[in-house]
Amino acid sequence: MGRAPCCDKANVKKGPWSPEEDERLKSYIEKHGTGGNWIALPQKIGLKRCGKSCRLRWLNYLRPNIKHGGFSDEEDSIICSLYIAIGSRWSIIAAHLPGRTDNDIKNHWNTKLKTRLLGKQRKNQQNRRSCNPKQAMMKKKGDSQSGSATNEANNGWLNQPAISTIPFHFTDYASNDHYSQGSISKLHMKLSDVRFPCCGNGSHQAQVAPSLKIPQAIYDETPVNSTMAYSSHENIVINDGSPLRNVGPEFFEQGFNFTSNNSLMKLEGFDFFYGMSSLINESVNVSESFIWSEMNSFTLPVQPMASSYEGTVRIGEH
DNA sequence: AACTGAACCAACCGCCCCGTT
DNA sequence: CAACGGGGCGGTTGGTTCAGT
Repeated sequence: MGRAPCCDKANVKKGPWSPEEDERLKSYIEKHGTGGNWIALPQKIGLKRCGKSCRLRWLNYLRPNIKHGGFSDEEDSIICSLYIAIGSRWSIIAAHLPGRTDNDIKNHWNTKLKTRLLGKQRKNQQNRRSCNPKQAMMKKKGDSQSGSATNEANNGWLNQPAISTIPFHFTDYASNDHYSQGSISKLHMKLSDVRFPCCGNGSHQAQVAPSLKIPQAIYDETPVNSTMAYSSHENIVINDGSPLRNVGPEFFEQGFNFTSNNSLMKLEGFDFFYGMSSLINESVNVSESFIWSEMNSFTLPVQPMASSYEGTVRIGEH
């Protein structure tokens, strides 16, 4: 037995909002607020809309200071790194991007970033690399107000230098099991269906999900400013000697390995970076299997948010 | 000019969480 | 403690636009 619908579906209008509806909803909320009850709101203002629909319209479109389109390179990077860190928790990702809505970010990810990050249809990308009329069109329409005025044919995110810095935010949710391991598992499951262009028949394929796990240690309460180094495959320690939790030998048995370079870690097993790396390393060919040692450095400086954590994970560095 | 497919995005659907009763 | 209901969220759909043929 399903739950009762939140509104009388037969008597609510669906589809695009008219300017009149927008104005009515906007002016009411600006004067009176939502009243804490979206379900009752449409009746109060005489809109034949579902309360949830009103909420969505307000949050995604009418709310002040909403930005649409024109994702900057920095925003793209934040979205990508957060997606890698926490998966498709769009509302959390949106919280890191002022003026952006989860829906907007989700659409942006699904239509642009995912394709790019996961290397989908790399062939298409290569075709478009020299000339991308669609993107040029979108830019004309104001879709891209991004700072990357250089190389219009390429997307700015791809134009990052070989040593690419992506801001990586860890907030309190990252130390919460619900948000870390759980979401990563979810991400993991999703990615298990993804074929990456660089590992189709490469030796790394066996390491791709479902064995992929991200070490809980990364999400644990690593003291601010501490750096991480490994001591052996049995333990990972912070440089102050405190053992990190939940990273045992089984982690390494699943195809993961850490090697040390003073305070830097080479993190193998992050196969899902292959798509990204293939985009960063322009020389990688679709048919080639990917070799970490040939990959340019990829640096993820962990920036503390609020009272958060900081560390550095450098991938592919020797 | 007409058709087709891709890209984009607004909006809906339905599940889950959590506060209230 | 269980049931209920609203809010929040992620997934998905459907309409629109435009480029390519």
